[in-house]
Amino acid sequence: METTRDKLINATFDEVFSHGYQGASLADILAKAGVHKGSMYHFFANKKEMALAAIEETILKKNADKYRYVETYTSGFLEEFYKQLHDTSVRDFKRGCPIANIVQEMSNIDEDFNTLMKSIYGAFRANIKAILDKAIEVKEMKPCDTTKLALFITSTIEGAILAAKASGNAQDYVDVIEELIEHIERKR
Amino acid sequence: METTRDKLINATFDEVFSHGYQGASLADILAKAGVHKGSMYHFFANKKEMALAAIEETILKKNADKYRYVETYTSGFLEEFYKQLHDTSVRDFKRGCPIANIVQEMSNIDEDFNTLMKSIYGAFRANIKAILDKAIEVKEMKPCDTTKLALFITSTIEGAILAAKASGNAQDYVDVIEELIEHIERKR
DNA sequence: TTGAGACTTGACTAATCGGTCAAATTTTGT
DNA sequence: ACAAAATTTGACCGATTAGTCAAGTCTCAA
Repeated sequence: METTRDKLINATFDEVFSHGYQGASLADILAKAGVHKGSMYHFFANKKEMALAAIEETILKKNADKYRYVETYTSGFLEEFYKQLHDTSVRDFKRGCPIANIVQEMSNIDEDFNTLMKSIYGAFRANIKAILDKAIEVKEMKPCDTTKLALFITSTIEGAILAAKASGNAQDYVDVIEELIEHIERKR
Repeated sequence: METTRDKLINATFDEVFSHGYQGASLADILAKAGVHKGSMYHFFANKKEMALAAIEETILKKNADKYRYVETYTSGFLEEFYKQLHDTSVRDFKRGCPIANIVQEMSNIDEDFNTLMKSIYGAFRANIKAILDKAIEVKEMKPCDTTKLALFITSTIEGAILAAKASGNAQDYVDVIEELIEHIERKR
């Protein structure tokens, strides 16, 4: 059952993803959630706290399963990772990447957003690094500076999503990913 | 002499760069510019037209000289490009990249912003492609798909700036650029 | 010198913003 | 059954938003 709080979290994330935090209207969120204002203030102290909760909880939930295979697999780490990268069905090139969007909009404006996004982006990098470390461990890849390579990969992915958003052409994302994989493959 | 219009353009760009378009307050822009509201509406139809003008004019002006060497040089194109990439003094890692910021915030919200940013981001890619084509022409590089490589480079640069903004660590940008140059070097 | 157009001033408007709160209702534990 | 707690309702608030406009000043050409 979707609780009132759930409705608010979902509507807030969607509204913030679409219009940014500053562009997100509380009235629109409430209308979308079908929740009254006073009810919302029962669950959250203010708009900002609700948005921070929506971002953190939604992204954590999304990533919970996404990288599970790193712990369960015993081989084929890179193949699975490449498959993930190529899967455009999980991407929304119109709105872009939720993480990147909020970093861009809020990191230099608000300390609480900055702290949260630093943690989320850091987790993204850590997840990629874990894949690379596993690949090296099972000799699918030569040892290298995985921290740096993970940084490079995350940067390029975010840039690829941005390029597709800017051009309105999903193929741009695919092209960048191809070149990125080529780059990783040279390290095997 | 800085005209009233200049003051408005500069203040608007700075305010939009700092707080985004939606977060930019007209009152703050006017205060920063030292211009009264009615005066502003003499030069611009509304906030949006002023912001679009500020973005286009400021970025065009910035890029006017930046890639001039591509037409004047006869060799050393890649070296000059690498030098540019390494120059962190032109970067503002707190606020990020103005182009990326506005693409992220506005491309999926407003058609006019979308059109403008598509053009600006496209010009960025074209500039990088021109460098690569020149490098190939004078045999500093093996022939390759420069459209695709330019897309990859611009994506990675934007991603690098974002990474530095997210972490608050300029070194992240440097690390990504190093790896990017390594990638380009393999194509020589 | 004078009139016309460019530019400036700042008070004003309507709409929307996030936020408050007391009262009503529903849910829960005993 | 009853009381206490959790939740919901929706009217209301002051502040801020972008935008309007009539009156005033300045510049410059005839």
